[in-house]
Amino acid sequence: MSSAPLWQPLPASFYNRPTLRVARELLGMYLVRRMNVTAATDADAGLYVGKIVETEAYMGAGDPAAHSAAGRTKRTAILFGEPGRAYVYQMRHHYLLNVVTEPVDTPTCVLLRALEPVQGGEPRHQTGRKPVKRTHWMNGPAKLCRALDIDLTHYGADLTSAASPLFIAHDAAGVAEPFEIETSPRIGISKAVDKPYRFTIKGSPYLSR
DNA sequence: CACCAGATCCTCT
DNA sequence: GAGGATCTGGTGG
Repeated sequence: MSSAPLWQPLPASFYNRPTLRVARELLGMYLVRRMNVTAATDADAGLYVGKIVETEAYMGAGDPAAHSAAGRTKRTAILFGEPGRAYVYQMRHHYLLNVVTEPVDTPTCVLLRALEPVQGGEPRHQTGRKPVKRTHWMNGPAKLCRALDIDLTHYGADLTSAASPLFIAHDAAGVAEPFEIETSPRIGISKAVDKPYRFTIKGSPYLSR
C-alpha cells in the first residue's frame, strides 16, 4: 500500500459563501484530475494533482468584467446554478476553468489561474514540444487546462465529488505549508481593472506571467 | 448572416 | 512588447 495523500473533496458549502472569501481560501487547495488509464496498476495511476496558487474572483451582476454581467446566456447558464460546479469556456484555442460560487441565481465564480504541480509528473500534453520548465507547466489559466486535458466536456462538472474526473480537494493526510496571500488587480481584462480581485500565494514560482 | 471582442499563449523583435 | 492565431458566443441588421 502506498502512503499517497488522501484527496478529500471540498463540500458544496465551501463554495456557497462570498466569492472573495472562496477565492482566497482556494489558495493551497488541490485540483485533482483523474485521467482514463487502461490497465491501471494502482489507485494513483492517471491521477494528476496541482496546488492552487493563483485565483481571480468574478463578481457577477455588478462586475463589468464578469461574463454574467450581461445576464444569463447559454454559455453562462451554469453560473446561475449550484455552487461547486465547473464553468469552462473557450477562448480562441484555449479553455479556462472557473468554479461556481454563492447560492443559486448568484452568477459569481472563481477563475483558477495557476497550479503548482504536485502529483502525476509532466503533463503528456507538454511532451513532444520544446522542453518546458516545471514552473511553466500550469502557470496560466489556459495552460493548466491544456496540461490537465480540461475542455468543454467538463462544463458543469461536479467539483465536490471524488467520483468526478475533476474535483477540488484539501490534502487530508498532508502537512500544510504556511503561506502569505497577496492581493492584486486581475490580469488580462479591460473593465474594472482596478479591482483587487486576484489572489496569489506570495513568492510562489508557479504564478502566471 | 456578418461582425466583433475576448478572463490567452506563443513566437519573434 | 507587439502581433498573430483563426475559436466561439453575443449582438444587430
